[in-house]
Amino acid sequence: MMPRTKGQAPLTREQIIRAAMQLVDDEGMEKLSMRRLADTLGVKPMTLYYYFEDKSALLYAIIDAVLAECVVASEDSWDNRLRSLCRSLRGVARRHPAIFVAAMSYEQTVPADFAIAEAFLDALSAGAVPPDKAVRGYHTLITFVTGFAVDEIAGLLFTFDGTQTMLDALPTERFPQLHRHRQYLTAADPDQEFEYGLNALIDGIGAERQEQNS
Amino acid sequence: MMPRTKGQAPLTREQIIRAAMQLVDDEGMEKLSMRRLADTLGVKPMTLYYYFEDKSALLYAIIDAVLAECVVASEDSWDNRLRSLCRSLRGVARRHPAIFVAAMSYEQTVPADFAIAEAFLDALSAGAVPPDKAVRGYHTLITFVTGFAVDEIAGLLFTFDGTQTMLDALPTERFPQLHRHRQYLTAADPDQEFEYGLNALIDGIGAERQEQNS
DNA sequence: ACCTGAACACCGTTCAAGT
DNA sequence: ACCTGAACACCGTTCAAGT
Repeated sequence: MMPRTKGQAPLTREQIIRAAMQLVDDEGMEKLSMRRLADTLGVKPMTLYYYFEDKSALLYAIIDAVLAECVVASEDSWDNRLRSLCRSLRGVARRHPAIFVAAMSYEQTVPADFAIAEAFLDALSAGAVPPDKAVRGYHTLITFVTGFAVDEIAGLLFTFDGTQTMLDALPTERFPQLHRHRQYLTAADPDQEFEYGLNALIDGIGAERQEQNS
Repeated sequence: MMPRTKGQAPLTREQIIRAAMQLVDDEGMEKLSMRRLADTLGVKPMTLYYYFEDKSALLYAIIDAVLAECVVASEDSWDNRLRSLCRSLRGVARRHPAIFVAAMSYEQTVPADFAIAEAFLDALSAGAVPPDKAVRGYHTLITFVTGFAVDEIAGLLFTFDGTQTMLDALPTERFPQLHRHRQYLTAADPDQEFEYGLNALIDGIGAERQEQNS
């Protein structure tokens, strides 16, 4: 927007990434263009190419930055660490839904993906879960969290505003079950369901871990 | 590609949707443009606007068509119907990964989303699962399937080709757990894990349903 | 080291028009 | 009813250049 004044400190990759995150959070992924982004930074489009190879390199950096917001606690019991890790990841998805789904569709694995997997395995190891079961536990939990987050974003849990009117508008003959279940669908509290599911899965993992300390 | 010859039958929405699905499956979502799509149909770009309001209306139709590939069996036991429904949905995601993730990031709910939810609730009702537990069962299963499918596509399960070399390339000091678990990570069979998780969840639902027939 | 202008090959879409 | 050309406001990116 504002043109940069003369003796200003040079741009940094971090500034660009932050501005891009802001832009996508506010206006959606399809509004992210090199030209618009440059404009919000008070710079000409080509300047961005000094910091990033191309648009996909910028996207890579944005995705990594967002996933890196997932906080990895390490000062708690193994099961509480898993809980906070999962809640933190869901929080990331809620704060940056557009970037989160982009991360899920992104072909490459970003460094933060490894950091998250490492944190899961670390907590599971701290709980003396043997390696094969730890891998399965990681799969179970990451599937649950990303599925829940994605379904929330996509509206598949029918917990968004306006679900009631949307369900009421459906033809009863074609969707008798949705009609019959509509009060339970709209009554569902996503936070509560998340905690419920999370605890059930962690209990399951706890039940099958070896009880002896490693 | 080929220009349309004179007395040809007019285009249909279905033809356009099929061509668009093909294009996205082959070349990815970012290669879908009205101009390229028109070209593959031997028609000028503006012709498409006779059939679809704009690009997002076309995308809506593509997403609905893909999700509608999810087959809804109705001639089996309630639990087998749930199994086949979940497998079918995962199959859709594997056949059309780019469109599937687009569906998960699409703001609107498409008709096929309702059809799938209806099918889940119908099978659960057939199993005499009471309405509140049926809604929770639907949430649990849809979360599992979409999470699993998305994680497979995003590579978060580390079951894709080249995982071994990718893990070996990671610095051991920063990722000791990934290093320690690498053989179990790469040995995991996604089909088997999907079936395992699916059965566990359906067993759980079966255990809490009321045994009496409604 | 950091930033830019001009140019090229794209893109979605409006509007008025052709058959 | 079905399809189009011309035009407009965009877009990513290359390349050569400015300080």
